[in-house]
Parts: sequence; C-alpha cells; structure tokens
Amino acid sequence: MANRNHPTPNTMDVMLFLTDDQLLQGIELMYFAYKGFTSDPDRILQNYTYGRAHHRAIHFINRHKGLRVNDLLDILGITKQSLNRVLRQLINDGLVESRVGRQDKRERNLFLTEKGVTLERELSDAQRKRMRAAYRAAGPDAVQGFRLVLEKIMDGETRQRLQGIKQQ
Amino acid sequence: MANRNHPTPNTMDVMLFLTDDQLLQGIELMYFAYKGFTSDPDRILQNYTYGRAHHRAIHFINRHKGLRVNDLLDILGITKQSLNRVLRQLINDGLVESRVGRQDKRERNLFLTEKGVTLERELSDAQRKRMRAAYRAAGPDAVQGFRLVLEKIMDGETRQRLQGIKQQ
DNA sequence: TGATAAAGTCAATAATACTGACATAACGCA
DNA sequence: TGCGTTATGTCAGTATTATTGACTTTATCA
Repeated sequence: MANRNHPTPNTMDVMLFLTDDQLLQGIELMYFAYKGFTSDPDRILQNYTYGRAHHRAIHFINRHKGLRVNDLLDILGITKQSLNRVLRQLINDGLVESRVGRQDKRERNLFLTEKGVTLERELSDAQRKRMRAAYRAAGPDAVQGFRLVLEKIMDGETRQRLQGIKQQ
Repeated sequence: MANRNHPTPNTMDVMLFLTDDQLLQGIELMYFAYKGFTSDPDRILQNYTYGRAHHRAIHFINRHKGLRVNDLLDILGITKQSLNRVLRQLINDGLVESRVGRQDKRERNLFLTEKGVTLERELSDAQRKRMRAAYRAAGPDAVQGFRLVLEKIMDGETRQRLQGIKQQ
C-alpha cells in the first residue's frame, strides 16, 4: 500500500476514492437508498394484508414466469417454511397459481393470475417511477456506473445464479 | 414525450435506459446488492447476541459521535420503543455510553466506548472491504455514477437530513 | 406554575425469519 | 416391482425487529 500520510500524485487518483471515510459514505448511501427504494411498495402493501416478503415473491414470479418453488427459494435465499406461509396466502387469495409440472409432476410451476399481475403493476409502478426519476436526474453514464458497482457488491454466487436465470 | 414506437435517433439515447425491463433490472440489482452488502455484518453479528438493528445503532453513533437519542431515532426512522431495547442492551453491555446533555439535561448524548469501537471496526471492516473491492473493480467513474444514482433514489427528506447532519 | 419536550419503560401485537420433524406424491434406478 | 431420493407442503416452537398505546420521570421554558 502507498504511504497513507503523503500520497504521491501518482497514487492520488487511486487513494482518493478508497479512503475509509468515502467507503463509509458509500455504506450509508446504500442504507438510505435501499430504505427509500422500499418505502413506496411498503406504503402500498399496508393497504393489503401483505408485507415485503409477499412483494418479493410476486416480483420474482412475474420476472421468471413458471419458475419452480425451489427456484424461488434459491433466489430469495430463505427456507421452505418461510416461503410457505407467504406463498399459501398468495395462492389462497388468488394472486398466484401453482400448476403441476408437465414433465416432472412433483414440481409446481408458479404464475401470477390476473389479480396478481394487477398488484405487481401497482407495486412496481411506484418503484419504476422512482428509478426512472433517479436515472433521468443522474444521466446515462451514472446509470452505467451505478449498475457496475452494484453488480460488484453482490456475492459471487448470487451474480452467477442471476446470470444463469437470465440465460434461461 | 417522444413517440414510444418509433424513437428518433435524437431521443434514442434517452429512451434506451428508461425501458421497463432495464428499470426492473435496476430494481433487482438493488435487492441483490443490498443483500450482499449486509451479509458480512450479519454473519459476524451471529457470534454475538446482536442483530442488524444493533449494527445500525453502532454505526450511526460512531459516525455522529455524541448525537442525541432523538437524532438517532430520526436517522433510523423507527419508534422510540423499538430503539429502546437495542440501546438498553448496548449500554448494559458496555458498548455505548449515554451522557447527560451539558446544556439541556433532558438530552442524552450517545458515544461508543472502547468496546463499542472495537465491534464497530469489526463490522465495518467487513463492509468496507467489500465496498473497496467493488469500487476498485468498477473504477472511479463508475463510483461517481453509483453515488449519484443512489442519492437520487433516496427520499428528498432523507437527503436533506443527511446534508444537515454532514454540516454539523 | 403549568404546558411542553426528551428520554425511558411496560404490554400487546405483527411480520419475517429460523430449526426440527414429518407427510405425501412422484421420480428413477437396481 | 420396490426402495431411496426429490419436490413440495405442513405443524410446532422460537427469535428479531418492528409496531401502537399508555404511562412515568425529569427538565426546560413561557
């Protein structure tokens, strides 16, 4: 590592964005941005009997239509028992449909019903609106940087799993 | 707004990063990055009797030394009763010191003890390491974009409150 | 002095997660 | 065919973090 007290001009550009203070600012930024990011859907969900867990399930079932229960468990990184309560509610309330697998009848493929799609829209509209405004205000270059850094912050496994799902 | 079906070359660069799909990808990115971002401290905290709430309290008491209980409540956006349990534990365990305010004796100013500083270090070291690696891999320009977009994603109130705290 | 403010507490409740144990149905191979 | 495994679902108990509501103590200030 370079001299902390007297960085040379040569190392200056590297040191500048690696100070502990800047890193801590980045950490706080993540915390507050995530909080803002979830506040819109949270507010909407209060009108229903659902919480953030239901939102996540709805989001990923919409994004990866027909995914299996195990896929959803992998994506969310929670236990079967945790998901069960949420999924049961969504199915009972007619937002999610669970179809027996065509090849393997042990599997269940998950889909949003029309009612489920409606709620998904309501939730993601709020979030997309916020993202769109942030993207617009920050500009295209900033967006690319934003995406790049976030990808690097993720766990390696998560990144790989996401890529696998994208290719399906 | 420009024609959605046939964007002209002029609006192309703007339209490109505002598609619903790209916005949804950004939303997922936030979710997974935040998950990775909290995984290191979560793992460390399992060795103690503490959770994420304790981490947040420790973090902000360290960042804004001597802040009042009400300041911390404002920052965290939780109720007094929620914070109370966490703060009581940290004070009883000797990680946080609560000093009677000098001007206004109703107030309590919060500080980390040596023991508290040690845990804060352990927790933030893990997070800083991850941030540093991500920043390095993404490069300085990306970091600037990352910060800019996150700031725009935050609530306006939060952004203002943060600025206010920074100036203190 | 009396209203207000800061902090702290008790009680009840909710959402989300966990571990452990077990049941059912279907697949797949020997 | 039968047995081990897999996918899903469920029940019970527990932990963490949050909520609302009600109340107390102490201190400030008009």
